[in-house]
Amino acid sequence: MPKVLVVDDDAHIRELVRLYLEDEGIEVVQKRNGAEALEYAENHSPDLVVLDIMMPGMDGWDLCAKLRELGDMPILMITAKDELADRIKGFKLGTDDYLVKPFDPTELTLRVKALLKRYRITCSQTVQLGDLQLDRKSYQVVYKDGLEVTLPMKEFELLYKFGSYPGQLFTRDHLIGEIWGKDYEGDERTVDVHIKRLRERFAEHESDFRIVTLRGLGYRLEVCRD
Amino acid sequence: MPKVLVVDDDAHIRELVRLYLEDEGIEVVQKRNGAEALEYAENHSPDLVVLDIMMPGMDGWDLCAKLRELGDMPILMITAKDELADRIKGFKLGTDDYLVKPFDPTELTLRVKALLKRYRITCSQTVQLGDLQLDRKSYQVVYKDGLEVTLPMKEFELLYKFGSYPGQLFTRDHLIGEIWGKDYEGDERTVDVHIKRLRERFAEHESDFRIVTLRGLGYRLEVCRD
DNA sequence: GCTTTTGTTCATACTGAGTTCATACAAATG
DNA sequence: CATTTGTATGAACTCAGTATGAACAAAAGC
Repeated sequence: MPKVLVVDDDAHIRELVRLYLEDEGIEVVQKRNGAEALEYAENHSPDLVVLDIMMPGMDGWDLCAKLRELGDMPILMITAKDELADRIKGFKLGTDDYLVKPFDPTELTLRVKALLKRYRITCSQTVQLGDLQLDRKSYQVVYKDGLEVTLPMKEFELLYKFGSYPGQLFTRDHLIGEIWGKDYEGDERTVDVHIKRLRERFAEHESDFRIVTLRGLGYRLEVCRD
Repeated sequence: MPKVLVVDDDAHIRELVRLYLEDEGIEVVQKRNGAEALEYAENHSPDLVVLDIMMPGMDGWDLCAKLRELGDMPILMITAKDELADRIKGFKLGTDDYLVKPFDPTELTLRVKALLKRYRITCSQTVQLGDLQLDRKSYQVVYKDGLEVTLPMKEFELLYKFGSYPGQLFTRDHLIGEIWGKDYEGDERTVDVHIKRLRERFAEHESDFRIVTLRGLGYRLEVCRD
């Protein structure tokens, strides 16, 4: 399920966008300003960002530039007026598409879907984890020396999750929700088994990270620095 | 060098586009109408098509639909007026982007470049796959020793797809959408059979690649390193 | 027409990822 | 230190997902 971050100071617009996108099975997260958006993007890596140029505080341009530093998620800009100069500036900053206010929500939906589709194909989602590289396109773990190992789905998803947010605590509940799906009706303890398998998988390789148990809370990935 | 097909009955516009795109190192081919454009596209597979909706004879909509049958090259439409209904219709037909007349050539250039980048255009219609070479025009596989084998369409398209993105995971759903067409209403499992046939076709030849199953996910082409 | 090639569906067997479970272990609590 | 609570682990089990052969359909050659 794709996750789209919508950044606008106008709650009405955010809601409008949410309504339409959720109809298409897209998860929508709303933020009011650049600072909040940036913080969210850092921790949750949305699949796409819809942002308004005119915002108090950090404006759309700054946010766009900062988001580009985080990764290459597609960005769709909403401009108040159809200024060509703005559009050119945006393209140079790495924006992928434009909409001019007032926009038709249907068109927004279509453009978002088109971008998401393209992004899936062209952008490799990869996470660096010490000497390892996790490639979501191939579900492979690539070692520093070039050795490639394909992990089972759940194991990969878990490691990818941990690797995306090193140091962050994940409750079993949260992991189940994100990886298994919110309507999973099995035993929460199955997470333990997969963690165990991940541990023994990388135990032999003297890896520079480990998954730590926080008793009563969950798990956390710890990167060992030398 | 990317190759862009520009379709418009107005020679001035074609020339304008040509001037700007060639400045960016893009090869431009001009056609005056839908019929000519279609014939060209069939034989030369441009990397991107810029087309005007308003044309005598076959209009932009028809051309767009027919181009889509040929392949999934990106299409940028030029509309005379900014009609939302048109844009929505276009998106449904598979258009990737829009420009409204009169447009700024600079913006056209930016959008064309963005689209090409998004599609990660590779201009050759052949794919090297270890010792094999896949020629999309003839649906032939050429072996290192010069032996040429013509594959059945589906098998070739599959192998070509895999060969174009080695290591990348493809879900059955995605393969069906790209090769069979988005409105295919058959059993998804038919992919399995074609994969199986591809496997047994190249099993005897000791090939340096293989199609790997990712349980619950799809398939992936793995190139064996020596 | 007929044969051959290509594509799809189906039934069956098979595999292994994912789950569950029982037990052993470790950490907190009083 | 005894008890409780939470976690680790090995192994068994289950079943969704896959491989495969063959039958069937449809198109392309002859």
